[in-house]
Amino acid sequence: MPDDQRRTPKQVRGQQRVSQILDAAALEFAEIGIENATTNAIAARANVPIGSLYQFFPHKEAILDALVERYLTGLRTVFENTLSADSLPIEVVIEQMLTGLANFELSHLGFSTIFVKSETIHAEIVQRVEDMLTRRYPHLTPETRHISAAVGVGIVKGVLPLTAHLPVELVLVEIKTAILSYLGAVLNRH
Amino acid sequence: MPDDQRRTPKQVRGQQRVSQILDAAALEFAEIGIENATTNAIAARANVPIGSLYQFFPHKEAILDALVERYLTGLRTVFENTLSADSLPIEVVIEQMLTGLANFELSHLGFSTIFVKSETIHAEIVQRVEDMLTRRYPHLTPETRHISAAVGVGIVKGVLPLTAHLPVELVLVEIKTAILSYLGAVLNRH
Amino acid sequence: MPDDQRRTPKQVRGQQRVSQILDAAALEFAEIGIENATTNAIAARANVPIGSLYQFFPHKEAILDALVERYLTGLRTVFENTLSADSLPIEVVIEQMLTGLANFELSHLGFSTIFVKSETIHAEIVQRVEDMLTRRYPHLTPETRHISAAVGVGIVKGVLPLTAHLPVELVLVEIKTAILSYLGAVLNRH
Amino acid sequence: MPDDQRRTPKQVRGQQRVSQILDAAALEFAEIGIENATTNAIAARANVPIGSLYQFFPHKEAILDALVERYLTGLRTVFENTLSADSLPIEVVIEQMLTGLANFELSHLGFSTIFVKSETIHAEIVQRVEDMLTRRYPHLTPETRHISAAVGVGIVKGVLPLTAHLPVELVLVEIKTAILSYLGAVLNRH
DNA sequence: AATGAATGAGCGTTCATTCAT
DNA sequence: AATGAATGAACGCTCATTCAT
Repeated sequence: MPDDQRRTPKQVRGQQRVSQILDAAALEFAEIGIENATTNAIAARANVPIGSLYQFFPHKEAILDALVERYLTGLRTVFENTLSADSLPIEVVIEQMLTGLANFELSHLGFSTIFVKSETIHAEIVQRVEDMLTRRYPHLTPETRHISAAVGVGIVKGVLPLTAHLPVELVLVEIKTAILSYLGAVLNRH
Repeated sequence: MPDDQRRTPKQVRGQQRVSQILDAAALEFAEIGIENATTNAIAARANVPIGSLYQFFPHKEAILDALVERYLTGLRTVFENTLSADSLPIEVVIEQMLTGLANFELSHLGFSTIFVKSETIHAEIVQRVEDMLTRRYPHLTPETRHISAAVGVGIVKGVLPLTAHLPVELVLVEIKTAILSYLGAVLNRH
Repeated sequence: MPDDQRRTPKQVRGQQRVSQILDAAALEFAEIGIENATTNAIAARANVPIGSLYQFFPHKEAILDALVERYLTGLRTVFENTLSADSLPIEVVIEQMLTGLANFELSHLGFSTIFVKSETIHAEIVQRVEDMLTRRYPHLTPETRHISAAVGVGIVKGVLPLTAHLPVELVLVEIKTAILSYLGAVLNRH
Repeated sequence: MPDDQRRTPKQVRGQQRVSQILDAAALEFAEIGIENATTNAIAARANVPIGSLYQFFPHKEAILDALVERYLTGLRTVFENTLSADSLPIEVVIEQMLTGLANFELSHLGFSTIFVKSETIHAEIVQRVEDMLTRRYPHLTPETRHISAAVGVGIVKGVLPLTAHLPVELVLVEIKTAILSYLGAVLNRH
């Protein structure tokens, strides 16, 4: 359909460019660090003139923010597909969520670098996990649920980088073990 | 030997200056981040001319390396005083080591900022913990011991930053809970 | 002629757009300064696409030139209505011209900003005043008439900015006083 | 004296560089306008690396401020040598001050460009003239003295640029004529 | 003719590092 | 050995202008 080809509207072009820039930024951040990445290098990597980059992002930090936002959007789908399954055993839910995160990294190269540094992503995940705990363990105090969720997310953030030296599957098993045993200890304690 | 006496003060001066620079760098890194810290600001904070700083450190990264080295030296004492107590129950050892780390931060302000980012410190601690596990649980495979140690250190690194929002004592208790329950699960598994 | 009718609206559109751009530019220049004004901001303020702006004006400076030209056209009416009244006393003519200029600013917001900076406007006004002096004081040398006219215009340009801190009416009275007393001195001298 | 040559202290070097930069900036401002002048061009013109320029001036505006300050310092000498001579006739004082200003431009190329644009210089000169008027014409109201001083300075600022097309001496005579006749009219009025 | 997304040279500024003293 | 003024490559960002649609 020639119509389809011509249609390619400006908005789509714009979104494509934003996407290119974000992809390039994620890789650049992951490779040389967020602070060391330069807007010029990101633009070059994205094959986008620096002026165009600044048409979409007012400043460097906005690129990071947009990347976080993009990840958050994707992550929400992961959460909804996993954490909400209140009828499944907790081990299964945790496992599925971790698998979801692992797949997310595969389809969003560079994600884990930002995940480990973003307070926003951290807070969002903690909140989701807290909600899940609230539904499953209503007898726990809100404080306990909050800290348990925060510790769980902390474990993921701390252990995930081991994938740099160890097989992903192995690391995921250990994270699952760590989280479930920690949760068991918490439930035991209260 | 008058010669020796004359030279010694200079060496002492030099060591003092290195120490001042490292102290200043640690605080600067902790306050504004490693990437944002400038060598000029570190020198100024240390009350040392920038030229002198470059007599001791060939470039900025060398300051970070020296800081890591210094922390490593201090940490080894902590390890020796805690991890080597093979006759004490594992829970006590873990607790003492965590307490040792917490005290280390108090006497070495800025330590945790570098701890969380240094691969070298990470590797050293993993090794020490591995050794401890080897002595205590010789039936575990080397691989299991290695990954368990790495996960344990990962848990500390991931959960420790919660101290930004939660009381240190509380966070330490959770880290201890997480590590011990994880270790229990691992031992149970094998 | 249908053709003519069809074309006319376009020309009218074009003129309207030029006018909008010029209005917007005058305000922008006055508000943030000629150098700080951007063509994109002028176009946006004029509600005209930037591409259209560049159809009418080859570059930024051309906008300023056109603005000057427009002011010149308007000013000529002021001159004709005031400076040509050779039968009226000089004081009345000067007063009327200054009042004419003041009203011109009111109906052409931003005029004075350009007036003070434009060599072209300066030259035109000097010429008109010179002509007036030639008719009134033919015994003066052309050199004297030229410099007197130039000084008169200089006084207006130098004193007018005082309106930023003082009431317009007061400033106008002082300009009139200064010009008339200066002219008196010149006539006295020759 | 070799001693003298070696002495050349850092402070002197620094002052020399500041001076070079200021000289270069004044010429650059005069030639292409304050807004069009770039810090890199100023540094190049001053034969000073851009980094050095920024060691003395935190930002571009500071260069302008320093230039204004430097002019103000020089101008104060002019004022003290001229405006304070209360026993001399006003015409002589005005003439001497204008001559002083003219000489100042000759020894400070680029001065008039900044003079015409600096609110600070304007305010300082107005104040000095006001003080002079206060001593000479105590019966005038403060308001009258203020506006008369402001108009006088305005006349200088408006007429001085005529030197671009006319001989300096001629212009100075006209400024003097304009100011004195204006002052006469004011005194007559009150 | 009309549009506005696209472009990139060039700006102001920083800071790791050097080297004359 | 000690100093700190000097250096300039490189950064984040702007905006006059173009040109594909």
